[in-house]
Amino acid sequence: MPRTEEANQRIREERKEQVIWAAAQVFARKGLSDTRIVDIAAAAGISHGLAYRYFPGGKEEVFAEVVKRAMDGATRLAQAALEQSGTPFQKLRWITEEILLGHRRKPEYSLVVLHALTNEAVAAEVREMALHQSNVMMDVVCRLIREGQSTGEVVSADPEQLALLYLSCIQGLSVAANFPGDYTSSQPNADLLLRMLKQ
Amino acid sequence: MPRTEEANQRIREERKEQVIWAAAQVFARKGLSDTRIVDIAAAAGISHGLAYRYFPGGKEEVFAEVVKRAMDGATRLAQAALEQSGTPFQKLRWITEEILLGHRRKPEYSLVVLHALTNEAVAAEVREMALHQSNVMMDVVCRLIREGQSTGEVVSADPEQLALLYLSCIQGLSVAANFPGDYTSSQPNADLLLRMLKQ
Amino acid sequence: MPRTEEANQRIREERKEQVIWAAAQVFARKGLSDTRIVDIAAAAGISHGLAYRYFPGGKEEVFAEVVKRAMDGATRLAQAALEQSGTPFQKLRWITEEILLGHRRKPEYSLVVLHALTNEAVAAEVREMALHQSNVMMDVVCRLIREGQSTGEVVSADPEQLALLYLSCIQGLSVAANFPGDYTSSQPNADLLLRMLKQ
Amino acid sequence: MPRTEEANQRIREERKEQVIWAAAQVFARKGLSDTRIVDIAAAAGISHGLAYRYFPGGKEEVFAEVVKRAMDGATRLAQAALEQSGTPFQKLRWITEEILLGHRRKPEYSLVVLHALTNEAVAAEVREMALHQSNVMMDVVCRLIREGQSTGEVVSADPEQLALLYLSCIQGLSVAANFPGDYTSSQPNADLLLRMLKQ
DNA sequence: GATGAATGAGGATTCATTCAT
DNA sequence: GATGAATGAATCCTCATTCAT
Repeated sequence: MPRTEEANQRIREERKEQVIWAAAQVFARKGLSDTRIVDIAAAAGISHGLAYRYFPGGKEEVFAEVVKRAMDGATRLAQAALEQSGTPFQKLRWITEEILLGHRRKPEYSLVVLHALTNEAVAAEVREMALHQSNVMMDVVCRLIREGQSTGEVVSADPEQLALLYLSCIQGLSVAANFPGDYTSSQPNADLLLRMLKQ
Repeated sequence: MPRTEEANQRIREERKEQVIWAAAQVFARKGLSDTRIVDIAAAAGISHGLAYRYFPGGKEEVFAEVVKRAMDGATRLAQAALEQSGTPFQKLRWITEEILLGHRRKPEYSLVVLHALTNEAVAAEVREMALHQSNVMMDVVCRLIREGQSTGEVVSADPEQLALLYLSCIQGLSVAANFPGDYTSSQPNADLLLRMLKQ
Repeated sequence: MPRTEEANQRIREERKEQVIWAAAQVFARKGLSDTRIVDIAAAAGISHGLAYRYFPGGKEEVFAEVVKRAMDGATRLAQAALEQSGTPFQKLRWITEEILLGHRRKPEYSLVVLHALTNEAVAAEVREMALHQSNVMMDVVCRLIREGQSTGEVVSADPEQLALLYLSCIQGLSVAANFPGDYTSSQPNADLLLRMLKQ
Repeated sequence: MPRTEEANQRIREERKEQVIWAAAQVFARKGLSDTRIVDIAAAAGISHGLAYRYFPGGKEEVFAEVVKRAMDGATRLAQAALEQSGTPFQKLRWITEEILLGHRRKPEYSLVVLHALTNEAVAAEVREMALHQSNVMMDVVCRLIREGQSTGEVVSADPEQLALLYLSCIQGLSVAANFPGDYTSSQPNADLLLRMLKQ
């Protein structure tokens, strides 16, 4: 007797998530082109043939899914930041801590997004997605900076430049978090990061 | 009369530099694995067969040379910063401006180094080189921060964390400089960057 | 009460016939190698897993069955032609009309046999079968031609060459029937075909 | 010192022809799908990697070239037939003999065209080409039949049906010529073939 | 019996590398 | 030195076949 439709459906969903998560790890370490489909499959504990059943588009499709996950997370985070109670600066603190926490929990995502942004081999639409994520974060940070400036909490300077500075820092730290060198054992905390914005 | 041995040698060296420089551009856009040896040869205006005469190790060797160039530049810069006259903070300002200038002049280098740091496919020795470069910069910035703290110019905080923050920011900005998005048209200037260190 | 063994057997046989017939259609369009087992299963409305229960030998076995069906038909036809009443030429007319009718009813069979004859990838034993079918038809036609020559109905010429000519024509027409081009809308009738044999 | 441009050009042209001709043989025996690119390469005496240099489109491109060759030959033949001196029937005799001669000299071509016509896996444009070739032959034969009917040399019947009959016969004979069975050792001559058209 | 998830062998394709010219 | 023809290793991808449910 064959499995029920629901059982199959569930198996498929679980496998897909399993593959995406495994792939994120591999992509973070090797990038898109140096990741072979068998690497992903092995990391997910399945055969490469099966990987194609779930992702007919091959590793490109898996990569796109990983970037999508990262984007969804960023969008959710941006939304949640705006809905926090408190002053603009308190919201900035909140989002900063969430991001640093996220880096510690899933350090892979930021590297994959960085890959998506900087590698020409990535499909244009995927790069667009990653770019969109960046812009969403920029929008929110920029807006909170502006609001913070009107309450006097944030230093007076071009908000866009401040936001770029802040997010560049975040991104740079995520790289450092993934590849600990001699100095990167202790990550700066949110307060130190926020000094660059504070009045 | 045949060319002297030295003349031949010089011509050869010039040609190699030309190939390295052309390769840096390609590596920055495509990364190591997506760059084919014919891409480099085409960018340098030579046949791929000839590329092997100059670089028997193939594109890995060229890549290593590019990273080496970047490392040499960083080392020179670090050395020069220490030899500047003025207060520690003035030295930090000088090195900051030099770095930002360098990003504008050769934006490729920082991307290639980032590649070397974040991609497992890069030969260990090359990654070591890139890591060493990072550490050299860290050493200098850390030292200047410590000196600045004793003169009261630099904020009191863990010097290593401050240095990591500062250099992460620099790295993040270099990525943004290479891939201009909606907000990245105007790069922050040195003063804005240095606020995060200032007392 | 469980079904009787015979009933089960009968159901099974019917199912097999259904699969064979569905497969014939697919084979005719795609040939052996381009037909995937799932294509056959889908055309027959079953899962590909089940196809293996009916035909453990996979698509090769199904293909062989299709050729066998065609061969049986040809053999029956050849036998029936000899048993017709009338002159040799009347028998030739009868078999011609039966063949043309067969092409109209099951145009797939002739294409599958053609495939079996002309493709090296077909198992030798299957090709033998197809070859045997051709020879059976040749035997009968040749014999009827010889008889017709002795009654003066058929033109005097090498009977084997005449038969080859005649059957080649039949085969060519069956191809044309399957792939109608600009000119193939109206198929020649038996009389036109038989002119090549007539005195 | 590198080869001259012309030398390279010549090598390339020779190799391409060599590959096309070798491929025709293999395609005739195995069809498109069962022919692996290494089969073609091996038949041509080169590596499969080199085959891709000459035909980046892989075996499909080679197949298309073979069909093109066949089509060009047919078109040339059709043209030449019309330019022959003599009565319409004499022209028909001339083209018949040329075709039979062609079958003997390059029996592969007609099988490849048959493959192109009957296999769905063949690219639509290639099938169009093969279809076009068929139509060109049909046009010429049809025209000569009509002219022959007005001179009284050709039997009165639907010219298109007669042409279809005649060309089907030709095609069927070409198959028989490639796969000699018990009866196919001696091919019918042109006169026997032309009886089906004669008054 | 019936299904479709799972595996892996086989064939397609690319590209680093060598080498004749 | 300089070129690009030639090779084959490595990877991608499909699909025949098996088997747990």
